[in-house]
Amino acid sequence: MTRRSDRHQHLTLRDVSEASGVSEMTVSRVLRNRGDVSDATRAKVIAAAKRLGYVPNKIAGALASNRVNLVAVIVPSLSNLVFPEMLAGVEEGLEGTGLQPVVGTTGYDPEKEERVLFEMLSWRPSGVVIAGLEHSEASRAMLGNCGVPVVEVMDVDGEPIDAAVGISHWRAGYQVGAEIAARGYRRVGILGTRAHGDHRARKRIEGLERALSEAGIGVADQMAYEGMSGFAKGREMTADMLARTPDIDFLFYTNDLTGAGGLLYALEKGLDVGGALGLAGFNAFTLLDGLPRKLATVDSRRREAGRIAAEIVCGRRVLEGEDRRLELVPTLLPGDTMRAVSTA
Amino acid sequence: MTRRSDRHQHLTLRDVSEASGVSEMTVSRVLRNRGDVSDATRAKVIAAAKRLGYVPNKIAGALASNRVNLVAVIVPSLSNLVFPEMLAGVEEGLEGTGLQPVVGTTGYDPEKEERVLFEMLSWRPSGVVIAGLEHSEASRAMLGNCGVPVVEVMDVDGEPIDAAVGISHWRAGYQVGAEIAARGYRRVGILGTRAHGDHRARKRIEGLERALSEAGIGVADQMAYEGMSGFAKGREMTADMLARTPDIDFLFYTNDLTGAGGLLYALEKGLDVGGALGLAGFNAFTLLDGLPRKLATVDSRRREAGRIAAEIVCGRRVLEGEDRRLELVPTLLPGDTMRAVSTA
DNA sequence: ATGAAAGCGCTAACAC
DNA sequence: GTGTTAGCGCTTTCAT
Repeated sequence: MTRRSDRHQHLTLRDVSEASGVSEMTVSRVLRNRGDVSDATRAKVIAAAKRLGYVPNKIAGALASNRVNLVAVIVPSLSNLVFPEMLAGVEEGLEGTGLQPVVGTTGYDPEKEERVLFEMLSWRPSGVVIAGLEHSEASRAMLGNCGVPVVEVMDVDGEPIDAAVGISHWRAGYQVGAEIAARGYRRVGILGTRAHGDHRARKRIEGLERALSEAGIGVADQMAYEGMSGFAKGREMTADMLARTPDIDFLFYTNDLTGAGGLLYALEKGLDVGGALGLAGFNAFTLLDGLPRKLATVDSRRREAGRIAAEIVCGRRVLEGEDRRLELVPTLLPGDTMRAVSTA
Repeated sequence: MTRRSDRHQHLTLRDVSEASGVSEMTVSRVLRNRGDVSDATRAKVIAAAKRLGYVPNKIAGALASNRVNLVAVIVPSLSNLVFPEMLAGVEEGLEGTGLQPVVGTTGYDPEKEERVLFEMLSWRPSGVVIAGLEHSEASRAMLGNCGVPVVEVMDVDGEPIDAAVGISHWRAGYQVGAEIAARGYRRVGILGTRAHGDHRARKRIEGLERALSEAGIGVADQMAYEGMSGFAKGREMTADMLARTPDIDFLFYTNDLTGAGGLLYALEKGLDVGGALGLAGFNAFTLLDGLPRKLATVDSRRREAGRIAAEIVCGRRVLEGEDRRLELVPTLLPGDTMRAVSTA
């Protein structure tokens, strides 16, 4: 019999048991509010635990009970505000359940996603909320076999593993495209990423292109960027695009932040924003309310997606039917950077 | 003898052991890259694990080994960009160590902080990174007794429990105040929270007030706000303050976002921004690069604080001396919303 | 290089 | 209402 502990000693149930003169089992019951315990015993135990500063060991508890109050939440990044906002929704949806979100980030990299997922699943969470529907085969296999609810959020364009909640970015893009056409714009430029891991931005662009092409309009120019989005990127790209394709009459940014940069630039240059030149961003970031003009944008309803995903994970909400997708409808907010619908 | 498992069955080492004809112990060694295992055995084990889709149970592993590769990171919120940025620094500092950050949010509420901390410590993380130096007595006790490195970040104005890394917000505020005075402004308004849990904002204001008072200047007006900061809040407060205290000549915002709103408002009203009216924000958010004017601000070096905290937690960096505080020096970026230093 | 035995700290199940 | 027993799935230790 080897006791292998010369490292830092944590208090155990046994310590509380000895200090209070109550069996370990009863101490355990008190600390978890389980079963019937007399008020006297309960008081003794609580006093002892508090006095000693006992912090239970959830590792042992989880192993013994096969229950873990953790929900894995996996997102590409926390630097893009949409993900913290979705996460806020998850916290909201988990409130009062005793479940706790644990966040992992993938950096838009499928292989890192795989590693993070493996790591998180090895803690046996009670559920998984993961951004997007595009995952490596290995990731899909892990998610399919993990035995707990899995909700893919912020996108419904694709086949969910288990359940999916969010807007259709393709249709959101389509809606913007249709609106652009309806308002009589004909030379549309697209500014944003279509490359690497941002499938939602890609789908928005594809939907937009489709709507334009159905209206007989092509994409006049397109420009991608790398790195963090911000006003400076938007300014820069806008300047470049207007220089190389001067007859552009509408600029669609895949992100409000670059859109705001473009808006500021266009206003400074004295361009007829909202008239001859239309602008639109995407996501409807509240923090941007208060720009000189209200940028046209689309509310991607990420917070709601997070909340509903959490509700599904904890069984508060059940998705019925064979198609386990819950499509949220994005709201197009025309702001004042698009001209009125043409009656031509 | 009761087997208590009719729920979802996870694979265990035993399954891999049986499938590969190798003892559990050796399987364990292979999967952890520990000890000497022949190449043949290793290959067999890896093949079997992969084929079965085995995901190890870290709960059991952690219990047996008394080792957990988790670092608790506790922040007030993820909606304020400074915290995700700090977190990015933590991830950077943990890279290659096998340690993983686990995030908890407190909503600026000391009691929730206590609960989150208790919850996280009960998973026996290998270290704790926590924002701020102000905690409830119970929280301080838990942190002091948890037996792992604890680093308080983003502030050094106070007594750390174990170690602290960040800027002094008081001194940063003082620096801004000194600069305001040096540039000849005399009627300073403060826009931002000094209330509830945001101690850093409070300290900035206190430092600012001190510098002003040393220069013989009082605070001409002050206004606090609730809820999320954004451009709209900045505009609104600015309008209100200029209306009620028209002779204000400098506006200090505790946050760049409200500052940016104020800047946009002031420019629209045709005010002499950077001349008769000075403006400054705080934090130096990169995403705002590209405003019509470069808002004066202070880089709070939160990413670096996160990185260094992580390095301390994992033992890559050691803080020497009796004062276990590492003070980062904030950079004042005057931008173009303050007039030149007066030579009066 | 591989295996056997013991036990990490807790809780489910069952006795009293 | 409270106590006893037997593990949870893994790793440490020690034997071979």
